[in-house]
Amino acid sequence: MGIFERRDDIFDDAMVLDEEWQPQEIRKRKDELELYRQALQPVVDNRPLNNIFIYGKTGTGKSAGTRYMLEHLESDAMQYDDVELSTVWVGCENLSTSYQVAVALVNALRDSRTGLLPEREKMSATGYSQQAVFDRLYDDLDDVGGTIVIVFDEIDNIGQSDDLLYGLPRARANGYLEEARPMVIGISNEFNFKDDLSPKVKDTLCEEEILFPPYNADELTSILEPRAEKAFQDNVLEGDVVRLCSALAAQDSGSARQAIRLLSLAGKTAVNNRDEQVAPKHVHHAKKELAQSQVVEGMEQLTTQGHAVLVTLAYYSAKGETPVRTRDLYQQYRNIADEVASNTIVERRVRAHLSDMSMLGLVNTYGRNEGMKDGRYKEHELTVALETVLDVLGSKERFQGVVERIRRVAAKNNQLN
DNA sequence: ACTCCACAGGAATTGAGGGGTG
DNA sequence: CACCCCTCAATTCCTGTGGAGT
Repeated sequence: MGIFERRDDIFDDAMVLDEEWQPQEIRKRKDELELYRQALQPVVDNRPLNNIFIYGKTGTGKSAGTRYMLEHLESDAMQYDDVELSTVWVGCENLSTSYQVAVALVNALRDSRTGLLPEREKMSATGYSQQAVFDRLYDDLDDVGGTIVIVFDEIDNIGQSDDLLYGLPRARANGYLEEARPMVIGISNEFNFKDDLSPKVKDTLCEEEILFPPYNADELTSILEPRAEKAFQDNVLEGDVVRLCSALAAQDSGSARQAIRLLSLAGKTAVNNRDEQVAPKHVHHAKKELAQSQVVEGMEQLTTQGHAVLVTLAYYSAKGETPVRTRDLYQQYRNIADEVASNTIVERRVRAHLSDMSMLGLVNTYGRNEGMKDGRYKEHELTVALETVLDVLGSKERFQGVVERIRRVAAKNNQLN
């Protein structure tokens, strides 16, 4: 018997479950897309452009819908000689300021004109003054000329740093642009992002607003079904697997992305188990695994000091003294950080880390108040299994020692399972 | 109704670390 | 090389606050 053996594949075309895959048709978003079409109409009519603001939670079809509309817009606009149209897409997922977005936009414009790549020739993300970046951006836009539809995906990452959103729509009126007519489409996951913007930006960016609501279970099912059909061989999906994925995703987030991931991962799980059919148990397994991997990812992204705070909390958890008061946690943190990090941070900063981790869903925080006796304070505990935290942190060299000791403490107190 | 505990968390500032131009 | 730019964790300083005790 070899190590490898041929397996019958239950997948047919697994690509359709891939993150990258673009459906031909956007399902269940008829009304939203009609509004979108109306908002884009002025491009074809060569009339004054309105900026568009799209919002809705992740996986509600905002990006897919936008891609779809732009594709059609581009091909349909070709019919008219007097419509000169280009589109640029800027994903802002790792960009936290207007400055960075402007640089990314400059690079995206270059990419779209000269073809992809040369990392060397890209504008670097720091070093210039903001004005220098904007000047270059306006120059490049003018070089392209015509109507330029600029999409900022996940624009809410920039927070209140909205200089670009202020400047871009006004650039023409202010004489920075001669040839180009820019139009901005902002896509946001945050409903309240709008409120963070300064009022003058708000009413220019949000001339047209379209809301993409979460999908319900039925809608998810009808999105999933055609994909499931293509992705898997016939009769591989047991019973209501698709419905189950839809229901779980609808319950949680109403996100099509989540539903698709569930189905995809359930399929892979079945393959790994050498099962011939994808069953509900595979879906449930997939759900756990997805949740877990999100948590792990969140933990990985923390800084060293964040890890130090987390490991301190893990220590209390191992002792079974788990909702810990910030004050006590901080005392212990100082001992631990002294050992694993080159310095210790101030209490205020530890509170900030705890609050970040609470946002990430790694930590639960309860507010308590005992009046004149003990005042107002907070208590914290892990939301994640202690096991998981120790596994992730234990893989970092500098934490190995502490994690080992915490494991022993936990064993003594029976806190691991 | 008022007091007063013991923090929570906002705002402004700093400094190291990425990088730029000439 | 001298001098300037943006970013982000960390620090400093501070005002805000919910309810037990009076």
